[in-house]
Amino acid sequence: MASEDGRRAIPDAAVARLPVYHRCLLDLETEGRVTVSSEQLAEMAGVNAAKVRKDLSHFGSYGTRGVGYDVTQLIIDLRRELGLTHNWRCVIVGAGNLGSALASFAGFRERGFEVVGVVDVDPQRIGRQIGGLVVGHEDELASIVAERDVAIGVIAVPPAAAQEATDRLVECGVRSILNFAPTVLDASDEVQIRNVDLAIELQILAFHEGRRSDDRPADAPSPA
Amino acid sequence: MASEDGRRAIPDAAVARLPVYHRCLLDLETEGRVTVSSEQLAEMAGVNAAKVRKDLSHFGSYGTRGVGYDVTQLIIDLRRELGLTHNWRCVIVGAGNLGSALASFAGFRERGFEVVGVVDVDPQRIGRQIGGLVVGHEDELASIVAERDVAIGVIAVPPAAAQEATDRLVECGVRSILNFAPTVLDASDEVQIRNVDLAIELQILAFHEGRRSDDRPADAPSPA
DNA sequence: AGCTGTGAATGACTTCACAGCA
DNA sequence: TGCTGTGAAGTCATTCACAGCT
Repeated sequence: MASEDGRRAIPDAAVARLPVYHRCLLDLETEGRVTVSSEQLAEMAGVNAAKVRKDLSHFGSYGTRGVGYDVTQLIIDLRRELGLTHNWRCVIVGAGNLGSALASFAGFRERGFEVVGVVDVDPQRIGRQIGGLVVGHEDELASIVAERDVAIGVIAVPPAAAQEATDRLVECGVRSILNFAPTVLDASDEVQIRNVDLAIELQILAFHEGRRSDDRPADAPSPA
Repeated sequence: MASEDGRRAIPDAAVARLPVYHRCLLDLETEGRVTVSSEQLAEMAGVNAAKVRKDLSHFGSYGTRGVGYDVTQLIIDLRRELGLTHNWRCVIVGAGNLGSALASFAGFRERGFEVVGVVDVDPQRIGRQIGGLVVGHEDELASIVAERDVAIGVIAVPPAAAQEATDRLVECGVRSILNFAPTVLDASDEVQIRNVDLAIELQILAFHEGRRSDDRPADAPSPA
């Protein structure tokens, strides 16, 4: 996108892969591996070797020719590049099934993201304890964001409430939002929004699944 | 050039957007709208108008020049194209926080995906009721897939168990898998796998967030 | 006039292929 | 020798711009 000048620009497609490499490298480190070639890393990450090398070259990684990359050093570089040198604090808006699952999801904390607040509007949910946190009222959002230094907001409310949740987060100064509501959100260009629509992922699978059985007989599941 | 095989080929990038259009059209239909222009639909979907037109043209949609697309007809075409003319049955492997949330996630059923089974290996979880289903033992997978005509498997187990879960699903004949475990899965090319790594989504946000403050105070060390 | 459908132009990303270093 | 780093070539996707229908 319109990355301002200043630092080298890394293509979006490459950025999306860096976390995968990071994850693979952590596994390698656990196994005690000291170096890794682009080919080995590619195999683990499910991409090809040239892509790995180019992706890493975007931020001036230095492998050793004839040997490969130093696992520990590459982890350090990736951590710095991905901004994982400190924990990022997140707040979750919406304490339904999904919000609750996200709040207690161990995978976040392990990878440097700490959920420091969960809010909802439903009195039934406010006060309940989820993943070590007490669900707060949505009106507390501003104070939670300010006091706990929140950088990322996660939207896990029904679609009809998602835009309002976004507006509130933005008002509170949050500029990075992960949206799980199946709706397109409006916000200033300053605000980064990533959408994860779980049903869309299934629809994409269904699309391909449906295509391969053009020739298949009466095998398709019958209507519910 | 387009591969001149049996059916029309739709670019992957376009396929990923069709469900978004579908979702927007459902909203339009609810509002009682009869027609929609590519520009209006683009605005709702958060893309540009030329893209909408090209995407729809891939499967021979027919809008009316001077007027736009017939909302109801376009929904029908998209449903057919996306294979949403019947419900898809899904089984979830892993009944932890995430698996449980997915099993009771209303958004799936609304969009044509029915969760017909949830299994786990943990005796503590087996027998529990989640979203109207009783959690089964993982050994029941084969019978659930066969008897309930499951087409899609959802993996919501810890990374260390994900490959085994995949192998089991594939053995049972499942050829479309949605993987929430943060690990790259191995399977034959026949099997389609889509990965959703929630922590990666946050990492991508963090990357951009970290970039916009080059002049960050105490956090970013400046390496040579 | 208004808006779609689409070739052609542009841009982004991927892969190739090889020079050059350890 | 083995493997990285990278220009150049190739592939895929997006956007432009306009002919052509209603």
